[in-house]
Amino acid sequence: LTATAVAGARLGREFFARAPSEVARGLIGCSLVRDGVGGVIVETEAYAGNEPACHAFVGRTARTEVLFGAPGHAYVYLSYGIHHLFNVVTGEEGDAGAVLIRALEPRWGLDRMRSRRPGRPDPELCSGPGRLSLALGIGPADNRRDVCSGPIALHSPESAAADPVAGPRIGISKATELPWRFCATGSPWVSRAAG
DNA sequence: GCCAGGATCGTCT
DNA sequence: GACGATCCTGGCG
Repeated sequence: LTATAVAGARLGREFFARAPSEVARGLIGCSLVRDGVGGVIVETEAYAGNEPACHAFVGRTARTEVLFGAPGHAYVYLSYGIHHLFNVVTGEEGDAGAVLIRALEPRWGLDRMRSRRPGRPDPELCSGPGRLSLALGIGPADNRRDVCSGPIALHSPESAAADPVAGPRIGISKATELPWRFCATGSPWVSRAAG
C-alpha cells in the first residue's frame, strides 16, 4: 500500500467563518496535514466565546486575543504544562470561538509520526489532542498561524462520510451539558469511544 | 483491564 | 498562588 495525496480541496476562510459547533461537525472526515504528515479528522470539540468552558469567556487577554480574530487561524496553547493543543479559530472576526482537533486516523507520513513517538503502536499516535500535536510536530510557534495557507493545511473529505456522533465534551468541568464533541461514526481512532 | 496519582508551566487573580 | 480542553505509569486483580 502506498500513501496517496490528499484528494479534497483546501478549506478556505469561509469554511471557518461559522459557529464553532457547525465547523466542528463539518471537520469530521476532513484531513489535517502538516508538512506531509497527518491524517483524517475523527474527533473534534467546539468552544464558543459565550460559554464558560471556552478560554475566551473571560474576555480579551494576550492569550485569548487570537480567538477573537479572523477565522482559519491556529490557536495552540499549553495544557497542564505539558501538551500543546491544536485548535482552529471559527466565526467572524470579533466573534470568539474555536474547534479543538482531538484525534486523527493516521494516514500520511506514518514513518515520521512513529519516529516522533517512539515505542507507540499506531492506534496511539494521534488518538488525543496532545498526542496528535506530538505526531505532527505542532508546537507553540504555530499559534496564530493561518491554516488557509502555509504548512498546516485542512482539506475537505475525499468522499461524503456518515453523520458524526455528538456527545458531551471531555475533560472540562463547565458547560458539560453541551453536546459539542463530535466523533466519526464507529471510528476506532478516537481518544475515547463515542457515547 | 481498570483506576489513581503525578508531571509541569503559562496564564490570570 | 491556583488551576487546568492531557498523558503516562504503576499497582492491583
